[in-house]
Amino acid sequence: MPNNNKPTLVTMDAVYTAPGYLFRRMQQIAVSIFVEECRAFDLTPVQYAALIAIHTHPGIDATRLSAVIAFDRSTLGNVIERLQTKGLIERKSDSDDKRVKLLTITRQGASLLREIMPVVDRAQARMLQPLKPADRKTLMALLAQLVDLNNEASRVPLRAEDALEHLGKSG
Amino acid sequence: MPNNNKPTLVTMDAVYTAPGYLFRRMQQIAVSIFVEECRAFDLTPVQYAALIAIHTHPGIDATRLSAVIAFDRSTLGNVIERLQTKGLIERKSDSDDKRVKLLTITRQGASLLREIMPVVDRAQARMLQPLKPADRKTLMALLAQLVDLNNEASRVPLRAEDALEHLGKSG
DNA sequence: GCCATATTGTCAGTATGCTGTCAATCAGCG
DNA sequence: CGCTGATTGACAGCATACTGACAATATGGC
Repeated sequence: MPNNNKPTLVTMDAVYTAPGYLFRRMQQIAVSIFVEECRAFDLTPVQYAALIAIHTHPGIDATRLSAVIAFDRSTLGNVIERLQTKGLIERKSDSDDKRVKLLTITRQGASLLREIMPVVDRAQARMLQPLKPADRKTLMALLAQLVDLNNEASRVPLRAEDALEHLGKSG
Repeated sequence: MPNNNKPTLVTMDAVYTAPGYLFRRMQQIAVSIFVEECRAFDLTPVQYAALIAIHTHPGIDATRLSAVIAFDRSTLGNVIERLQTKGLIERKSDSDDKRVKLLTITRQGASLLREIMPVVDRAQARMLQPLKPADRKTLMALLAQLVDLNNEASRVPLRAEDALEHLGKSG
């Protein structure tokens, strides 16, 4: 918490100890580790999450995909386009609704997913590795809790359930 | 930690429970809260950190600034330009070294800083508010520890000491 | 003083992220 | 059926971020 009882004395603690700054730093570090570990696959963290979600929810549309992984819809358009260009997913508008474009993973995408998942797991483990095992669990538990409780504070709150329900694929 | 003992069963847990995903979500939420609280000041989290650092290290150059707040040098160029356009900082190349451009905060910048700091503190507090006070401390302590231990993993490691030393302003 | 090397700021290119807008389309209501 | 309002995908514009490159400049060894 920044020390604010002396407004005229501004130190870098106002930055270094701020939660927001630590969240940003950690995000930068996490992305850096992810990209380094997965360099051979040329897949970013966002693309990975989208690919997993499309694999898990075949025939999902972009709007619902954005709710399932809590990414902005505007951003997601470009991500989808890149995944499509790489041949990892397909976009078909065979629905009754002529607006939506349904997303499915290709064989190539599923194959890449199988290969990259253990590598991603290694990257995820590396992010927490400097901490003692008990501290890793504590940190992840508190962070998961905080993210969940703050869910509505972001522009695109996570709506994990929506996808399956609206597609009528049993609850 | 993702459950990887069944490669053929891919669930969204591979995303939702991944540290990297939680770090990203938390960052999005933190920025969202910051921007919302500080809307009246038209200042982003990055611009705020840069402004604090320039205020704390008058006459710092862009490269050392990037080390002090651990932001990418390329990115920082645009940030500096925006702060300058807003009249919050000044850039002068009065050094012996014709390459460097020294940064100083303007009266207007210092004034804005005084006004925004308590608002930023409120935003920072709001990010952690859903947690119990004890849990907030635990989370911040572990995160600060993890960021510090992972410092070298990012492209621009934090070098908090560099600035003062290289400017010859006592150790 | 000269030259190999390093540093500084800048830029182009790519990839998230957000805000706001838009046309096309759909759904519901009268 | 026709109008209103909501939804969908797309886009423009701005702001981080990173990679890699570049010219100008500085520094060290000789």
